[in-house]
Amino acid sequence: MQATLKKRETMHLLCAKGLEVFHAKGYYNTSLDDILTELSLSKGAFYHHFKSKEDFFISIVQNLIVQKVYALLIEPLNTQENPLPIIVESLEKALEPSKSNEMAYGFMLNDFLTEFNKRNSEISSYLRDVLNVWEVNLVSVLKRGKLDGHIARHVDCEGVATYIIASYLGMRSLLTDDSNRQLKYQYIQQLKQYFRAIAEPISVI
Amino acid sequence: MQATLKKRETMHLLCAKGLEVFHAKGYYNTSLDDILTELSLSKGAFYHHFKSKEDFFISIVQNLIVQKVYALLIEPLNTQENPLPIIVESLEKALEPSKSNEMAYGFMLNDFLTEFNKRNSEISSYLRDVLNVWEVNLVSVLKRGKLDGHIARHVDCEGVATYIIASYLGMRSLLTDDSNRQLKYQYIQQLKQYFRAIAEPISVI
DNA sequence: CCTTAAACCGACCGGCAAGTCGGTTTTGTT
DNA sequence: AACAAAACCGACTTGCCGGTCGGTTTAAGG
Repeated sequence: MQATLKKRETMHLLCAKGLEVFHAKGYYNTSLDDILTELSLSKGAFYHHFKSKEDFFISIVQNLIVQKVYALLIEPLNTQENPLPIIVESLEKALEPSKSNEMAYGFMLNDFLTEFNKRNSEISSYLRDVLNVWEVNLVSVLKRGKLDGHIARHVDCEGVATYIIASYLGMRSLLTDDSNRQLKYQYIQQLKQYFRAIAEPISVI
Repeated sequence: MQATLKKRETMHLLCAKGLEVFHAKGYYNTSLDDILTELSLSKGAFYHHFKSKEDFFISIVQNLIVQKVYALLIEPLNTQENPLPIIVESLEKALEPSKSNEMAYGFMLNDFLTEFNKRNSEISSYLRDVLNVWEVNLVSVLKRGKLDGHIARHVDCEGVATYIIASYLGMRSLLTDDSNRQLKYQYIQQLKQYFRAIAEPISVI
């Protein structure tokens, strides 16, 4: 049983460092050795645990990235309050740069999505799955908001969810790694503006 | 003088086909031979006209991509009407799939931007320049809209421009090549919704 | 200890793609 | 026609990187 623990430990080390480096430099621009030398591990160790670079990345998506999306973007939605401010808050937090000693991932779905879009349809579809989960959760929380009278009845919740996701992904491509406070501020302000248009009190045609 | 013409012609052939293939498969996933064999040209021809693959792509950005951004996203803004519907219309058109026999580029800034963001800062900055031009034009047309009474006075035009660009770039990552009518429709609808919030008549706090 | 299997090592292979370069063809000029 | 210069050819070099594989180390159980 200790053997299993060792295996898990090494695999987790590899995945964590892998995500870090892939995110920093891009998947195709990162060689396995880039990751392995940082961990003082060898090709042999790697291929003992993963059957290919692709398989490795899929592990990362399904373990680490899914987790992060849940933690940053989905679980915060689980309250009974007005959904709109909650969504704003979750996005604001997701755009935050590294907090204290934690990993500085921020969020990376858009980078990976674009990188794989025309290169590797299998990985692409795994990433899309993650987005879909987010979308489904957004839609359901918006619909609840409608029932609770926080959101106008005429609103198309699926459309709103799509628009939120699109603007968020787009922001991620505009932001370079040097956290640009100005851009973030503008984005959050306009998101609020947009939300005013779909909130209950305003019922223009 | 004919020599110059021949040179221009070949360079233009290369750039046009280059943009087509780079856009379809991604810059790093396209080898020069992919482009050259389609044109029945050789490495020699290529390196006679361009000093590197990178130099080649910068030419493409500065000639073709800039042109397209102007044609699709900037020139349509040059009217004296209410800017908001004009902007909607330009974005709608820019998301259109290939029209008749014309190149099916649609628009590709986001793909390239993300691809180069962490790989090649020089090309990145050229692409950002293009975005900036778009942004500047959006801002100025929005400000005019404010003066003309189409847009509420309290609106932050720079923020609106950023938000428009972000949501547009994000949409481009959500859309796969098979044109997804549903997504496009949702996007345009929500953009209109957002614009209602910044239009003059509605002056909530 | 001894055995055995999992974990790990690292030299090597094979394929790909950017860039080079000596040579050939095309084109324009006199 | 003769010549030069521009345009073009394509085999070759070079370096990178994913993946392989035979061998070595580590560690748990008997």
